[in-house]
Parts: sequence; structure tokens; C-alpha cells
Amino acid sequence: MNPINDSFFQRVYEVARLIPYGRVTSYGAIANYLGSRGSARMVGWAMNASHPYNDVPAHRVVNRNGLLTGKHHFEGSQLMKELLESEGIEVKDDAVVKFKELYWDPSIEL
DNA sequence: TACGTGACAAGAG
DNA sequence: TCTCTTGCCACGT
Repeated sequence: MNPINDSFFQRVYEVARLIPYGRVTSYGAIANYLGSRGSARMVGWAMNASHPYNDVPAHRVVNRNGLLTGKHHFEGSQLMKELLESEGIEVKDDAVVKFKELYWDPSIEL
């Protein structure tokens, strides 16, 4: 990984940027990739602080059930859904359809 | 300086 | 199978 980013947050953003178009991942997957499963909550916190970063696709990060738990942190509760659908990802009832198929695990793919 | 909060996850009962 | 409890770490008050 890039050593230019030292802080935990920066590393979270780094991984988030690597999420392929049309794919999704979970907070835990990112936390696990960074070395600590228990830091999943930190990933969520990092996403909360990622608003200023336009190149961080926070909408591709959902919880382990594929639920869009963070949609309320977007400008509109529909924005996250629309962003995902614009990438060809089906969203129903605030959850990613075919989540298992679209799931992207950095610790495996990288 | 210390305590509570938060977009989570996994194990145990 | 479902619900409850614990772990983990940075940030704001």
C-alpha cells in the first residue's frame, strides 16, 4: 500500500478508492484489510468524515448485510441509492440486491 | 484530561 | 435462527 497515507482514516479512504465500479464492500472488510476487525466502527466514522473527499465512493460501502445504513449521511436519503443504481447496482428496501455477487473484499482482491 | 458517541461485526447464549 | 454483549479506536464536547 501507499505509505504516503499514515493515519487510519487515510488508509480507509485509500481502500475505498480502490473499490471497482459497480461493486460494493463492507465496513468490516475494509477494517479487516487494515488489520483490525474491531475497527469496523472506525471505518464508518471515517466515511462520516469523507464527505469533503469527492474521490471516496462512500456509497459503495455498506454494512455486512448489504444495507445502506449510511444513506442518511448523504445529502438526500435517495442520493446513495441513486449513485449505486447509476452504476448498475440494484437497490431495494435500502439493501443491495445480489450483495453476495457484487461483494468486493480488499483482503482477497488486492 | 476524561467520557460518551458512532455509517459495524462476530461470538455466545 | 434470533437477540444480546463485547471489542475497537478516533473525534467532539
